[in-house]
Amino acid sequence: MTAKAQATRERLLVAAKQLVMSKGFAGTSIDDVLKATGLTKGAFFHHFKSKADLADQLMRWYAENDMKMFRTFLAEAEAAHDDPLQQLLHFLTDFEAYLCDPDHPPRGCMYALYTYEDDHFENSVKDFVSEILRTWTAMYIRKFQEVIDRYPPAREVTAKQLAEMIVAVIEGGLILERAHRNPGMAARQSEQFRAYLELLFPTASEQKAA
Amino acid sequence: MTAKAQATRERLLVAAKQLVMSKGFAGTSIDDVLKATGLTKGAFFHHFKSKADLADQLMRWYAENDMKMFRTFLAEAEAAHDDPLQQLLHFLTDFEAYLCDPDHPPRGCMYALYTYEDDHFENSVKDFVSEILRTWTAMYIRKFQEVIDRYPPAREVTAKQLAEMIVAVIEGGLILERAHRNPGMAARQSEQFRAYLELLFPTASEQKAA
DNA sequence: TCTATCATACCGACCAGTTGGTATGCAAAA
DNA sequence: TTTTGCATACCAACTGGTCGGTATGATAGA
Repeated sequence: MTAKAQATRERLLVAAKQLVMSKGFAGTSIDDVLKATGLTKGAFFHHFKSKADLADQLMRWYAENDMKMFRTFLAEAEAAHDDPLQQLLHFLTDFEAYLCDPDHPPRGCMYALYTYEDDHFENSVKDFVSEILRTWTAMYIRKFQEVIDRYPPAREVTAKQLAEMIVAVIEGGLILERAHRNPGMAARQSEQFRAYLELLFPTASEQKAA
Repeated sequence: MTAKAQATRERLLVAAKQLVMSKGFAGTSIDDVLKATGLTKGAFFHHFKSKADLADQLMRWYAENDMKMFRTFLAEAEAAHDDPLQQLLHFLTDFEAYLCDPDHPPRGCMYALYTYEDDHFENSVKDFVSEILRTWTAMYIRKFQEVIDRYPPAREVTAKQLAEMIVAVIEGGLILERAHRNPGMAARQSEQFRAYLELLFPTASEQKAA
C-alpha cells in the first residue's frame, strides 16, 4: 500500500469515525462517508471489502489509537512518581484533561456505541471490543494491586472491583456528557472516583501530605 | 382509542423496544417491528405517524415505565426506614436485584442508546432524554442532601456529585455488562458505590451497627 | 534510456433489495 | 352511518454491493 493509499484509507476512517460517533453505525451509510470525504464507491470498496469490514477495521483502528494514548499517559505517570497510587492519580488527572480537551470531539466512546448496536456486528468484532475493554481493565488491575499491596485499604476491596469501577464511571460519565451536551461531566466522574480512592487509602494520603 | 387498539399499540412498542435495544434505533426497520408483531404497515402508521414519531413515543413510554419502577422502589425504601442513608442503600440494593433479574432482558438503558445515536433524533426527543436523566438525578440529589445534612461526610462532597455518580456508575456498568455479556456487572458497580457511601458517612454506619 | 507490462488506486454507472411512507379498501365497533 | 383499526398494494428514494473501466505509477527487458 502506497503512502497515498494509506492516506486515503485514513481519510475514510476519520470520516467514518466522525459520522458513526454521532449517528451510530447502522445510521451511517457508505454514501455518507463518501460524501464527507469526496471519494467514491470504488475507493471505498478498494479499502474495505464490505460495510461489516469497515466496522471491523474502524474498531481496530480506533482501539489502536486509544491504546497508544493510554500507554503514553501511563508511561508519563510512571515516570513522574514512584508511588503506584500517585501514578494512578496522575494518570487520571491527565486523562481528565484529555476528556475535557475541546479540540477532541467527537465526545463519547466507540466501545460503548458498538455495544449498543451489537446485533449488527459479527462475533469477531464483539469479541474484540470485549477483549479491548478487558485489556484496559487489566492495566488498571495491575496498578490497583500494587496500591493495595502497599497501603491497607480502609475497607476490603479488590483490584478488579476498582478497575472495573473506573472504567464504568468514565463510560457512564461520557453518556451523561452526551445526553446533557455538557462536556466535562465524564472528567467530573473521574474526579469523584479519585475522592473514593483517597478515602480508601488514607495512609497514602497522609504520606503524600507529609 | 379502544382497549384492543391500546393493546396493539403496546405490542408494537414492546417489540420495538426489544429490537431497538439489540440493534439500535437506526438499525431497526419498521418491517422488523411488523415481522415481530405479525402486524402490517397499516397498523403501524395508524399508531405512529412516522418512524421519528415512534422514536418519540417509544422513549416516552419507556421513561414512564422506568419512572414508575423508580418511584415504587423509592416508596418502598422510604417506608422501610426513617434514616435517609438507609433508605438510599435499601433503594440501591432493590435496584441491584432488579438489574440482576434474569426475567428482565433486554439489558441496557435506552437513554444511553439514544444518546449514542442522537443525530437521528429530533431535538424534542434529545431534550426529553436529558430531562428524564435530570429527573432521576434530582431525586437522588434530594436524598443525598438529606444524608449530608444529617451526617458529616468524611470528605467535602455535594449531593449533586453523588447523584451524578450513581447514575454514571450504573450506566457504565450496563455497558460493561453488554460488552462482556456478563449480567451482574452493573449491580456490582452499584455495590462499589455503596462502599464509597459507607466510607463517606462513617458516623451513619456506626449508628447502624449500634 | 525508452518502452512494454502489470499491479495498484480510484472512478462512476448500475443493480437488486430494502427503506420509510402513502393511498385505498374493508370489517367491526360506536 | 360514521368512525376506528387494521390489511394490502404500491412507490420513490436510498441501501450495500458489483463491475467495467482508467489513471498512475513501479519494474524490467531491450
